[in-house]
Amino acid sequence: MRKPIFALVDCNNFYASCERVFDPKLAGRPVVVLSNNDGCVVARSNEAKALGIPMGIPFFEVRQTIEKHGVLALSSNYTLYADMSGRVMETLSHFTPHIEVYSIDEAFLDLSGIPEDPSACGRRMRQTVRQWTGIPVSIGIGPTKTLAKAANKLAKTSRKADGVLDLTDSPWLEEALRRIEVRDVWGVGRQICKKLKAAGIHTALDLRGANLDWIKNQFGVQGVRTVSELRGQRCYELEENPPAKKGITVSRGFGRPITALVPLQEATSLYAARAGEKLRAEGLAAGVMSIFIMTSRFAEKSKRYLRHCAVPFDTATDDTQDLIAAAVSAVEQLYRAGYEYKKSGVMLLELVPRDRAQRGLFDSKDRDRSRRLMATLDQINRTRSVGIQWAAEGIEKPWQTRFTRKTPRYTTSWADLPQIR
DNA sequence: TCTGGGGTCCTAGGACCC
DNA sequence: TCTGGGGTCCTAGGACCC
Repeated sequence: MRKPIFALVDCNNFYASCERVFDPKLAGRPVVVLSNNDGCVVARSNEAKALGIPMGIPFFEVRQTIEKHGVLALSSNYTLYADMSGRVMETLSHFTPHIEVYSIDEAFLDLSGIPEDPSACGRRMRQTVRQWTGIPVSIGIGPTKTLAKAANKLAKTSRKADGVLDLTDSPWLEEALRRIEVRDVWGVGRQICKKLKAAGIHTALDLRGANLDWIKNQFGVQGVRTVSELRGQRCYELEENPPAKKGITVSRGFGRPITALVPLQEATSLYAARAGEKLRAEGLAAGVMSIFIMTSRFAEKSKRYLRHCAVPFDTATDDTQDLIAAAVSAVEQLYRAGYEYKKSGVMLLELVPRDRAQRGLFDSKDRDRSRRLMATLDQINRTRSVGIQWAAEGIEKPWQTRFTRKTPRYTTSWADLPQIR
């Protein structure tokens, strides 16, 4: 098999660029796009970046800067971004069928089957995407995905690269890696970065030269893969046919805290319907639905509250009515004490292919898993209902298994929890 | 007191990505 | 006052089976 040549095509400031396509007056002006409820900055034009507005910052923290410099702050429009993403991906597929859509604004391509020089091909892609969709992209090329990512990083910032950089067999590879901070390497996050820096590893080049045994010892196989990929040894392939999803979540924060049941039910109904759409689009059916309601993550401890409830389906379903009915009744069970709820959501779990579910083949393994999940939850509810003192982690555990990121570390003691009849 | 070994599955926690 | 949303993978250790 031919060695792949990976290209990473990444849309520049994607959401901000989408907005500009439809409102050319925004060109040259600093623009930021805000998250749900205009809570945080989730995209910035180059002009906004130059003003020092960080990614992900709460809007109220940069309001002054925004007003002072006349930054345009726009609410997000995900329907628009999804549509634009589709157009960009479609354009790229004219160059090669070997494409992995990696996120809403990124795709990996394998250029090895294209006779043209990869760099020249990259320039043509860049120009074509710009022409056909109005979206500016940067392209990094390399023998591994990690190196393509690294090349992309420099393609964005280097004037000389002008949006396209090929590091395959490049005499500049070392110099390029020297210029990339270790925290910008694909696979290096906050925690790993901290440890690397403590060990004197500051750049991608340092990381490439790190002792592999030490890396394995400190960071496990993922670390070894990252370093190997920096050395040009391929650990990740192009995934043209991504595996089926393992869970689907739809959740939103409310603009302001709510205390009534009806709006909670209205919101979760909508999420259930939306989750159903996603489910059908993936050709899946759900064996279990989990619903949660919670207070603000930032509330003081005594005012925090989080509960969730899992509902098993006899037969895995993708039917909107089933999903909504389950969500509405579950929320009612969860809604007990007069807390100020800030967020709710619906998760679909134990996903199986729709055709199998329709034939009633929700097999023993699926059933076993669902039963176990339910048993865990039952136990918690039993414990609560008889008023036995239970550890704070009791309620957290089933939650944490499903929400590993940004897990609310609620330390509510049992005494703080509302009574259950 | 001595008290196998290997395989699989699952959970909980910790990291990462966009 | 205001603080996004949605994913994946890896590992250690325990339960359980033969």
